[in-house]
Amino acid sequence: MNIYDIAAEAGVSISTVSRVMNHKGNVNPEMKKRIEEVLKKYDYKPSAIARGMVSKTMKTVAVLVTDIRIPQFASQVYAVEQEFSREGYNVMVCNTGENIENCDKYINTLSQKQVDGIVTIGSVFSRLAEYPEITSKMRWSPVVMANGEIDLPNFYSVLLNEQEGLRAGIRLLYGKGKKKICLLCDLETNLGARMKESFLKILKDLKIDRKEEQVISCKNGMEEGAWAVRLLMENGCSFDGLIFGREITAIGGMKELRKAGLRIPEDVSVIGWGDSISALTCQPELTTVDMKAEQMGILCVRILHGLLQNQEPQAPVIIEPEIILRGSTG
Amino acid sequence: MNIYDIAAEAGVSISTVSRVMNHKGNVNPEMKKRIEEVLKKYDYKPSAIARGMVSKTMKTVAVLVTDIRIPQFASQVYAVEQEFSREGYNVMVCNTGENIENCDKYINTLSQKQVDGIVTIGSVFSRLAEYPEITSKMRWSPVVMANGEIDLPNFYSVLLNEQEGLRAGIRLLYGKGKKKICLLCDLETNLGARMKESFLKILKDLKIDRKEEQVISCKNGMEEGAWAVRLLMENGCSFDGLIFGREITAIGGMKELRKAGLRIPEDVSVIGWGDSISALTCQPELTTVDMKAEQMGILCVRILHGLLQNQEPQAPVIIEPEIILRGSTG
DNA sequence: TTGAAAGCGCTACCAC
DNA sequence: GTGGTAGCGCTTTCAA
Repeated sequence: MNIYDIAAEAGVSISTVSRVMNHKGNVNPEMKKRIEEVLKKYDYKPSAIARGMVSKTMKTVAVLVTDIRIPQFASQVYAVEQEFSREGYNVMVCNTGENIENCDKYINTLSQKQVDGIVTIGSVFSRLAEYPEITSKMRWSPVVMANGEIDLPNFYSVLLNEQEGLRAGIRLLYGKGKKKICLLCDLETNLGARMKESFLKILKDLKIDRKEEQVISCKNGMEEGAWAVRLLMENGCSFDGLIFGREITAIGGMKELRKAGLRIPEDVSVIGWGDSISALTCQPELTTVDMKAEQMGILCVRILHGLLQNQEPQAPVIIEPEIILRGSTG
Repeated sequence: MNIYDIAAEAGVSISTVSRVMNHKGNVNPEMKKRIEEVLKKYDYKPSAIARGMVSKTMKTVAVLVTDIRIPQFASQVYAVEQEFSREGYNVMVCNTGENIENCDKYINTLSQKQVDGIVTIGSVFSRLAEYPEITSKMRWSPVVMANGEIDLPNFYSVLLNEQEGLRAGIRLLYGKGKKKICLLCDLETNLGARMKESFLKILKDLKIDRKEEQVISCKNGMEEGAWAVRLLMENGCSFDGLIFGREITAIGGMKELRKAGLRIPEDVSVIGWGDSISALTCQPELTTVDMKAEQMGILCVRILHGLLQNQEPQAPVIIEPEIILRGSTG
C-alpha cells in the first residue's frame, strides 16, 4: 500500500493525496473528504523513508551516552526521549562506553542515517575536542552537549554550575562545624579536574588553609569510594567532612566509614553528587548536590529542537544546582 | 556528495561504485582500487535513507519500555543496544509509561520508519494482547518480548522462570527457620498476579498451611513497600520472612521494619527481586532473586537478529533465575 | 484547484 | 566485467 494505491482508490492524483496528508496547499473540500476517507479506511501511514529521501529528515535524533545504566544518565536520556517524543521525533540511544574513540563507529552510522541532531550526555564527550577526525564527521547536524563543551560552530552546551554546587556543599559542612573537608572524585575526567580546581579556589576564598590531602582521585563505583576512604584513613589524614563526585562513590565511602566505626554524620558528614534513588536507599540517606538531570535533558531538547527549526542558536545555558539535605549531614 | 559524484571522479558508472561499496559482484581489481581511493579520499558514506528505500531496511530496531530509569530496565535496554550495535543496528528507545495505550503513538511512527524489529521489555506489554487495534499495526516486523508473551504469529518471548525463583526464595527462608512468609508485589500487574499464583502453589506443595494474610498487593516504589509493611503490622499479622516483587519495594520495606524496631535478618528476613546496585547500597545488603536482566536482553537480540536473517523462529526461551545471598537473609 | 513529472540516492536487473 | 536504467514512495515545482 502506497500513495499511488490511495490516489487510485480515491480517483485523484498522488499530488493531491500528498497535499491532504501534509495539510499543504488548497484542496477542494469535497475531494479532501473523499481522500481522508480512503486514508482512514486503510489507516494509511506514508513511508518515512521515502519522505526522508526528499525532505532530508527522518525526524530522528541520537543520544550519545557512556552507559545508560548509570542512574543520572538514565534520567537524562529519559527526559530527552520524552521531550523529543512530544515533538514527533524518535530517539536512538548509543552507549559509547568510556572510550571516546568508540564514538567513531556510532557517528558513521548516524551520519549515514542522517539523524537530525545529536545530544551528548556526560562530561567525557568534551574530550571529542581532541579527536578532530571524529568531530569533522559530525558537521552534518547540530550537537547539544549536556555537561560538556566544545568550541566548534555546530556544538552547543547546557552546563551545570558545578562551582556553586561545591560552594553550597562546603558552606553546609562548614556551618555544621566540619572544617576538615576532603573532595573525592575522578581527577582523570574533565568534570573531576574542574571540581578539584573549584574546590581549591573556594577553600582559598573562604580562607580555609588545610595542609593535609584535600583531594583524592577515585574512579566512580562503590568499591572505589570505599577504597578512597580507606586510603585517606591509612594516610592518617584527619577529616570530618567528605564531598564525593558521585552518589555511588559516596555510598561506598559511607560503608567504609561505618566499618571503621565512624558515625555519620556525627564523626564525618558526607555529601554526594547526583540525583537518584540511591541517595534514599542508603543508610543514612545521603545529602546530595542535585545535578538536575531531567531539567538538563529538557533544556538540551529545547535548544536542539530550536536549532532544527532554524531558531537562533543560544549561548551556553547554565543550570544552578541545588543542595538536598538528608541524614548524612545531620 | 553522492554516488554520482564518486562515480564521476573515478571515471566509472554508479553501478560499479555500488558494487565496490557493497562487495557484491566482480570488479576489475584495478578499477576497484581506483574507486576505493576516491571513496577514502572523501570518506564517503552512502545514504542509509536512499539505501533503505530500495532494500526496505534501515538497520534499526526499537525498544519499547515503560521507563528506562528503572534499573532493571536500563540494564536490559543496555544489553539490547550493545548486542545490536555489534550487528550493525541502531536502537531507538521508547518510554511508553505504564499506560499501554501510549504504545499506539510509538507504533505509528515506528511502522512509518519501518524499523526492522521491536523488543518489548517488561511484563506490562503482555497486555497488548487486549488491544488488537494496536497489535494489528505491529505486523510489519517481528516482536520479541522480554518477560512478556502474546499468542500472535510474529510475537516471540524470552521468559524468566519466576516460579523457580520464588521456590528458591521460599526454600531459603524455610531453611533459616522462617516459616511465616509473606509475598508483597503488585497484583495489578501480570507479573504480580502470576507470582501470587505460584506462591500459593508452592506453599501448598511444601504443605505449608498459613491462615494469615500471605499476599499483599503494593505498587512498585520505596514508599509503597514501607506502606505494605506497615499494613501488615497494623493487621497484626505475624511474619518472619518477606519476599518482595521488586528491589525498591523491599528496600522501602526494610526501612519500615527498622523503624518498627525489628532486626533484619534476625527478626525478619527479606528477599527482593531484581538485579541492580540498589541491593548493595541498602543496609543490610539485600538478598535477591536475580532476574538476569542482561542475559535476557542478549537472548532477545539473538532471537530477533535470527529472525531478521530469516532463521527459524524459536520456541519461547526460559531463563532460570538465581538467588543471590546477602545480609538481609543472614 | 489539480495533475504531470522531475528528482531525492541508491540497488538490482539486464544488456552488452 | 561494466554501464544503462527502472524503480523504491514520496515532495515539490510547474503547467494547465
